[in-house]
Amino acid sequence: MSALQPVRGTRDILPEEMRRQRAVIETAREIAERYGYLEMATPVFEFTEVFKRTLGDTSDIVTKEMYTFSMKEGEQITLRPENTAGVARALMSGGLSQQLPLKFFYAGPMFRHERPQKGRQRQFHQFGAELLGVPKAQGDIELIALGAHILTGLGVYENTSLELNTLGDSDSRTAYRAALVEYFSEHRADLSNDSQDRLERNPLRILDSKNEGDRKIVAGAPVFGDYLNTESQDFFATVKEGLEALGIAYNLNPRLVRGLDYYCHTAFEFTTDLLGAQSAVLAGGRYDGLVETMGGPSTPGVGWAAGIERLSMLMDKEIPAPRPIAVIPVGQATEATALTLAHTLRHAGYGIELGFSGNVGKRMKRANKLGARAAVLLGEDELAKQSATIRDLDSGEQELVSLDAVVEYLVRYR
RNA sequence: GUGGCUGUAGCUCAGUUGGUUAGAGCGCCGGUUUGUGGUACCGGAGGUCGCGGGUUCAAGUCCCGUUAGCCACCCCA
Repeated sequence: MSALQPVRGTRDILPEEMRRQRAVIETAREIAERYGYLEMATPVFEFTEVFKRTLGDTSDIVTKEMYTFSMKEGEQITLRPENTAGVARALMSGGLSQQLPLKFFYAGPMFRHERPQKGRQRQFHQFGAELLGVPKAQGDIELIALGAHILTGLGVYENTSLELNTLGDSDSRTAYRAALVEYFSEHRADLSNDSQDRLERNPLRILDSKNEGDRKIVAGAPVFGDYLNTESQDFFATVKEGLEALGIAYNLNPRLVRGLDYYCHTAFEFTTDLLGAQSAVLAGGRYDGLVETMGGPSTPGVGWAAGIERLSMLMDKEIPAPRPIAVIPVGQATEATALTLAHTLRHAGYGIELGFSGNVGKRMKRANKLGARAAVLLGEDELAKQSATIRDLDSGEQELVSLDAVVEYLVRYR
């Protein structure tokens, strides 16, 4: 371990990658606002209890992935591993439940102490959307449509597929879970160690096991469809019809389950096969029980979160840096004029690069390396005529322009 | 947390059966061109061979540990 290297699972986001991530966020932000969602932010850390109660004491995230700290006062706080719990907490803290329905979106860093691999870091960033106070399937449809729209806006929709499932309401889920536990308990000895563990903690997860032996047993397991009550079936049917009406294709995937306890009804995941094992890029579902679990008023909710790094990796295009205009003084005598000219141009809205040192050749080189669109050369000859030489760095053509006219002349390079 | 692969200049990599001053391309800096960039030519800087032990007359090359990355499991965005 060296103090000079970043902590495992973290990395610096340098300008090139930053531009991509910013493009992801800004595209998502713009589209979310079209759907009436408003941006908000919750703190990066919360009382540990917030996550423990909502994610469930047995989830992997709570049992082994949280960054938890003890404060001097004896309080336990945790860096957020996801943002839905924080939004739900904010709903109660701020008395916002008087204003339902509410549509929020957020973007920011999340922290999970997992083993890093491609598309998975310990500090990563999510963009998410939450719809609170809407119990109807129309909410689920809108949210999935929003997710699909953002993926389209990023140009990655074609590289993803939408996996869809229902977890039913709590009655259906309880009945199904009981049936699963009974079935798997009979085959307990033949299950993998992981799945024996799942049997205790989250039996639905066994359905999603990649272990071959497990899969054979899963093949004979009870099917959720048989345990869905009429209400749950109708709800799911409405979601599917809505997606079809919007032309959003989906694959029914009965093995798609959620690791987080508060999900019910719709569960969905936009996945890709371009990121190795970390295939989910935007995933979520309905969580009608969440707010109540936290001790708030019964409040239905639907939401999803997307991995910003994963989306950035999927977008293969380079985002070019903005092209500045270089202001270059030629000789000591013109530096003062260059400084004020740069100042004026910046206030007029131009991106100006004013070198700090070097002769004309060096400054031109630097301007070129930065991708400058044009260079404004200020020498004593020009100064005598109250003018500047403006060189187009793409064509190589240059022209003498009066200092009063520079702001207007440069409009062509906007 | 488990298993496998990898770690040589800023980047991508080459380094024969362990053997004298560790190489290339790109990038960087300088020069040809001290009022004009991109191309070309010339020159230069830059390496505790991830880190720590060990074996050996001798280790970038072999062994052990450790750390980081990657891949899979797990989990998930």
